[in-house]
Amino acid sequence: MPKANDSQPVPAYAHIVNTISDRIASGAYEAGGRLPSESKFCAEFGVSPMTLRRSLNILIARGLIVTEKGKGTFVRPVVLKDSIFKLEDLAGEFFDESVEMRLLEASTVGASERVAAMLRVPQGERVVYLRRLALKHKKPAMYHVEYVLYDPRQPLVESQLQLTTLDGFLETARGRSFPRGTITLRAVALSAKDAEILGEPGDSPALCLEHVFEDTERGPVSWGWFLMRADLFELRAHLGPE
Amino acid sequence: MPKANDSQPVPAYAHIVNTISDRIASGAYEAGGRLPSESKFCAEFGVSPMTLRRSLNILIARGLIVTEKGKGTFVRPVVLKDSIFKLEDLAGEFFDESVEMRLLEASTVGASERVAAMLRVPQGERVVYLRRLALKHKKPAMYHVEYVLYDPRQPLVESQLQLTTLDGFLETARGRSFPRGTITLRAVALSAKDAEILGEPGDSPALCLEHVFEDTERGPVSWGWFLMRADLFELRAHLGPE
DNA sequence: CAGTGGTCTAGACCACATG
DNA sequence: ATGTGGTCTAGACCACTGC
Repeated sequence: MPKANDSQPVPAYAHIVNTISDRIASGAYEAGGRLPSESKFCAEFGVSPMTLRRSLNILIARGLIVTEKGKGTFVRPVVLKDSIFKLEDLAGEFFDESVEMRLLEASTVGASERVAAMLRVPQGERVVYLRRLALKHKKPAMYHVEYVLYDPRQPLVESQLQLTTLDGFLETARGRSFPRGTITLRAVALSAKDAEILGEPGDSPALCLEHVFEDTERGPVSWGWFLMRADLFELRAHLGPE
Repeated sequence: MPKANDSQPVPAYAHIVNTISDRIASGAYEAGGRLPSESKFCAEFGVSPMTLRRSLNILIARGLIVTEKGKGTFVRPVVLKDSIFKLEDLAGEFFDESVEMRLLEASTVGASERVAAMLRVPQGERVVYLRRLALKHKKPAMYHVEYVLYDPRQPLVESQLQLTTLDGFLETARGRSFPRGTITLRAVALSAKDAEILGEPGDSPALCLEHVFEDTERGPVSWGWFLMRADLFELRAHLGPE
């Protein structure tokens, strides 16, 4: 009855999120301070409790506010450990037209002790072995090594090779998708061999992104890592509103 | 009318999230496959559309499902670039009783060209200079350097020194909280000087966590970085349900 | 057209905190 | 007892898709 909903491209809950977020950013609501109660907000924005609550839940998820039952809602002070690094951001900055993907090797090898342990297969078992190099402006930037479970019934290698096209290099990392994975990020010094491939001096620092993908019941299906030149890759996080 | 709500510690929307999440994890809903419609779900779980929607929104935020207007809801295949690294996890693993914090230096210095640029003050301006060392099991593990805007009116140094107590080292990183910050994570090779402080050979790899905190109107207020031994620090992300 | 996702209401009820 | 956060309903309306 109140009024026809104006088919806004921006839904009410999103508008409220933006408004409150801006107020926190501008200092209108001070850090640690108390916000108006939910009923006050409902009155101000002219929405029902459900809609207002939805907005608050989003702000809570973003870490901008905290709520305490019976007491009120407060601006949550920003804290260093809140930092969140998204691999997507890194990939987004890196991948553009200047990037070329090169397949260095695609073969099957007998699993070494280490590989056998990671993929949970008997030592010496045949596994797919892949090595790729990403060049940016014609210069080596990222080196990728991967071991994949070998299944003679399926054209695994085939789906792997498609990834040379850069589409979905970091995007799917598998032709088929898997339900689980564990990713580890660390700093390393490049071995002489790896340094040569990347055109860097030996012992140069690099970011290492190790990945293990698992099937629902079979366990580990793929193990590999990306070596990224330290001067080209960094992860960035932003704290606070906006 | 339907029935008394059984004061469950687990709200209905959370239970639905868990249930659907488990089904995806177990493969009951296949990757990329279509889920039952919202009305079917409402019938199955005996909740209203709003509640069911809330659950779906959470699953969307977690990246487990995607929705397409007019078509349906689908299991979202897991993708490498979805990886999210939380500094909180790293801090949680590292900080325990075996960690000791040591203040190496707290003084004021004239801002170098670099420092002046980062804090946007005239070169030579007095700024607070802090150096700290975190030891784990009596061995150096993390080295922290920080420059802070010097405000004679406020006991900035005082609030800094409190951080030696480890409580809120990564936790608040500031005595007072600031609304904004930018954090950058990269791999570096330790300089001879830094390597000595950390008890490592020169050129050893390390994770560098650089941070800039900003006030609402003043701009940058603090600039610094953590150097973390590569053998002690790594960030881990998990893909998929659970 | 019917089915699907997506937003929203105007209440209701509960648990907790404060005086 | 009052005010706070927190969950939920039973509908409604809209936009989009596909037949």
